[in-house]
Amino acid sequence: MAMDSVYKPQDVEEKWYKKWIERKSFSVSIDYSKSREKRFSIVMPPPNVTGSLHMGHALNNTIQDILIRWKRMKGYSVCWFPGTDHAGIATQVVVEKELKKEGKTRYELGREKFIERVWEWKKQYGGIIEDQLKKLGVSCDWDRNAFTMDEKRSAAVQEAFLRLYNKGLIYRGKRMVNWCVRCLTALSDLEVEHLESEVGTLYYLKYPLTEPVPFGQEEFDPFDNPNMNYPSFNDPMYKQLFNERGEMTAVMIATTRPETILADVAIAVHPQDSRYKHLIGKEAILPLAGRRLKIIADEWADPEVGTGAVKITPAHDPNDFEVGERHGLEQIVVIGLNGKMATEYDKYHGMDRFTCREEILKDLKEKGYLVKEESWGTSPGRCSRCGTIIEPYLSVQWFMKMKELAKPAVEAVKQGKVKFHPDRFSKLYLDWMENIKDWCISRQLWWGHRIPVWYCMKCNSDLPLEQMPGKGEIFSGVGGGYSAQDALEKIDFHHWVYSAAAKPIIPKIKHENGKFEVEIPKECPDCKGAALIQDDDVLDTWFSSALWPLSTMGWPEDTEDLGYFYPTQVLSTGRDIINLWVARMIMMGLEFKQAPPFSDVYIHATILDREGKRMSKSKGTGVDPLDLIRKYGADATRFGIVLMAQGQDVRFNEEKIQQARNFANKVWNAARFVRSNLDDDFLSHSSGAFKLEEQKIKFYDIWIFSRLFETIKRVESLLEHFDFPTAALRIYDFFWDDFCDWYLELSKIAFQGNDPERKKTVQGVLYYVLTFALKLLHPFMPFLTEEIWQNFNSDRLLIHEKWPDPISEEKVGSELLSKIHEDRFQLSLPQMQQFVEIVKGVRNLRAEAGIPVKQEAPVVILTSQKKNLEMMNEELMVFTQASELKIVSEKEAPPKKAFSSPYADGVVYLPLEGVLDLNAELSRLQEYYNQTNQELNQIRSRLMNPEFSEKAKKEVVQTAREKEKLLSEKIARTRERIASLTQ
RNA sequence: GGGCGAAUAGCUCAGUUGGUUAGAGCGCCUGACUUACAUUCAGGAGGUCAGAGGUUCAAGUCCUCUUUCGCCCA
Repeated sequence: MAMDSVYKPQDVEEKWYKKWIERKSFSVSIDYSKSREKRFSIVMPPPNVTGSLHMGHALNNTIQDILIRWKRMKGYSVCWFPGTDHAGIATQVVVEKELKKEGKTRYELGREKFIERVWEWKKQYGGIIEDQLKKLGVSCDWDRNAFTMDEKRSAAVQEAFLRLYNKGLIYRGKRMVNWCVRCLTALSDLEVEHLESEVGTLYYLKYPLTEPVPFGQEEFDPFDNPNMNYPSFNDPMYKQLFNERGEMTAVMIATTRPETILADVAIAVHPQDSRYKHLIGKEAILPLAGRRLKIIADEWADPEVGTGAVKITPAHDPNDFEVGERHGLEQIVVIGLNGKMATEYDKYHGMDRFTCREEILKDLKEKGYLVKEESWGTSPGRCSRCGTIIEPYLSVQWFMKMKELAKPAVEAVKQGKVKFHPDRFSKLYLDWMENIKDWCISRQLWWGHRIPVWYCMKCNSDLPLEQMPGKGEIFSGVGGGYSAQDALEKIDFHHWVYSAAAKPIIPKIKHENGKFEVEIPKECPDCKGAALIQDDDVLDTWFSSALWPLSTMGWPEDTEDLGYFYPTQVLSTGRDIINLWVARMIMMGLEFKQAPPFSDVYIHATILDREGKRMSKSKGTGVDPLDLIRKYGADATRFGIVLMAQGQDVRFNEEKIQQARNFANKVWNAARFVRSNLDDDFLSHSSGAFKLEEQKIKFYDIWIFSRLFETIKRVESLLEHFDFPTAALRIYDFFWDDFCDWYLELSKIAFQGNDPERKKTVQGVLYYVLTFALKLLHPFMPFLTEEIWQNFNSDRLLIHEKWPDPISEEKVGSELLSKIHEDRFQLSLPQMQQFVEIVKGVRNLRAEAGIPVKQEAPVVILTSQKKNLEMMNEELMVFTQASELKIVSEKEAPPKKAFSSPYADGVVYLPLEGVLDLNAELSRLQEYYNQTNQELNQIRSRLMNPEFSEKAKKEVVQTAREKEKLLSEKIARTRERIASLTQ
């Protein structure tokens, strides 16, 4: 059996993934003998079915896989539920683009055909991201793979919708929503992004009053009111609002959206604003349109913003909408669903909303209504999918009442039933939950879960046509070759659905044998007519995502999975969807299963690009994890990503992946070394406990065991606290620094020696430590470790091995290990420390003295620990490349002409009479002396401070005392050295 | 406007509840192809811990303010 000198991930990764699948390594059979505490499940945040693997996925799924593989090895009954999300808008857009290439639109195809087409697309391309995840090595249970639009998940959505509706938690109403004029659908508040620091313009417009209005006599002087905390009319521009008699002839408002003036119905001023009190109840004339506007008092008008007077456009602004409701104002719609003006004013009709803005400004300017333009920081809402500026739109939509649902979900977090890691994210969650607003759940899309509600065409046929200008534009403007007849039908249809008064017919849910079925209504309960039509809208994709932990396990059916695995333990995700997804899952879990769906939420780091910006596909700043896998292997990609994912925002640096690749190679080669030094005879007996000859044990054997056990404990505790980067680093440091740099090198002495018993012992240690390190590393680097494992235990798979448990190993792994905590062995640790110090000291001196690497040189060690060092004579000889090694008591005279370096228990010397540059060595010693002396002074002044010994902890004072002693010894030795050289 | 987070070596980042001389990887300098590994080994240089003030025997760590940057909410 030969191992290549370089690890080639490409040769082994696919092989092992296949093998794991073949052996059903990822599947779990439900085992009721395992207690709840020994079950561990995770639901994978379902990636978007149109998506491809990005860095966030790679990190998140690596983290989940680490947890899953770790718990699996620890003997838990584990299940990781995978799946994908149907991504309403995104998927629809992809397929529409495909159609466009064929010169078609979805309207020509019709809803049914279009949905067929989406399913075809899904069949062909929907599995891409799953294949990519497999390349990463994820060990999720593919037999339980779910898709938010498949049959079972659809059943869950319908069930949930109807139950919530029947409970009064879902309702239909005419409200102001965020409308994307490009996607042609309503969006929830969370799907709207506000970019900061966009520069807009605030336009000051003059609206003439129908008649001049005088100020009351004892009322305030509008031009001089220094006590007010808002601007008076001091600004000369206000002069034009008054006539020569000092009466007001016009009022000025400020707006960022002049195109909506056509929909103005009022002007609002603050009831306490003395600049405007006298105008309340009067009327103004809307420029360009000539309509009369009432001037009303409402606290929404902020005296400090703009002019303090604000135009009210209830149909095009959420705040104005509320003002309108309060004052019973008319709602005039002037912008269509497609963002084009839909107004009775022919001049502007059909114009794009932003073109219209310019046009209206031009006209206002011409007629003298535009007084001033001011640069104004705005942050318009943008569609999080396409970036188009959102149009607040008045329409009939479906909403979920959130306050009641949020209550127990808030409690769950407050009571610690759900914990966020890091904890500060619970604040983010609570802030949002405590100020939660109703959730708009309907979307005007075709791809998604169609709302399971019907209407009777007959009963609703005489409803007045809703005022929905622009409706036609959806079909004529966007739809292209849509026939007029079809369009009319569609518009009529929308008339049903958009009408708030239309009476929904709610299907019954059949509950039989733990199964749930929705009974589609056949006739209208009122008129018994059969002309029913289903609601045209679909549900927000996040509605089905909110049910994910339930639906993946088969809810609403009363499945075995649900009973066994619900609730899950950990949810790992990015912080951007805490409210969008995590919060909603908690609410749904509590509503339908009376338990939050998970107990711990781990929020992983966000990986940014090199400049510290969010990675963006369109800007080309994204890093494709698949490229990394191709270049460095999946293990290095996983390990590297985990290593860099410290903190909450991390800039991507490929060097970390390289570091991980190098580490993989290191592990590979260490294993190669160990394997080549084990004979087949050893391996054939290796599966049981191995015997270590106590009299053949050396201090560094004990040391490496001790380091190994310490590392295992530490890694375990770090994983429990979700500190994946540090856990990875611990394994890295142990393997590279302790095991390879020291133990492996020391073990070579035995292999070059001629003590067969010692050799056997070292083989045992190497085998033991390496295989345990492989187990420890397996969750992080599954492919590499499995491949190496086969060279030692070809009959078993590492993925199924038991996770190392230091405590039980110390008891049963080998007789000797049970004794390593005994005093005589505990001495091994300081011994190793001395050894390392001396070796480093000599190596440093050799480099300073410029001794060529291959040349041996004599070494003298003056020490207080003579006995200890004599025990390691051989190892010291090899590691310090000593031609001759003298270990002498510190009381004896040091060599005269020699380089020297003090260490904790003595001084090491390189006696190099001929070679020694006296002056160089003197200045080196002097520098060392100064440095040490400075340290000593610091320590002393601290110790001399009475407050220190009084107030500081005893241990701290104690260590300071010891330190002082050590330093003064070093100083004394150094002084002696200097003296001896200058004699 | 409100909230959260970050600022430590040339670069990317660690640094527990305050307590020895602030660490790692990469990069840089010196030397070595030493039969596990040049994806390596040995040695080295490099830091007023963003700035100011405060608390304390003791501050990179706690508090206040300032500057710069990132994110979230409205």
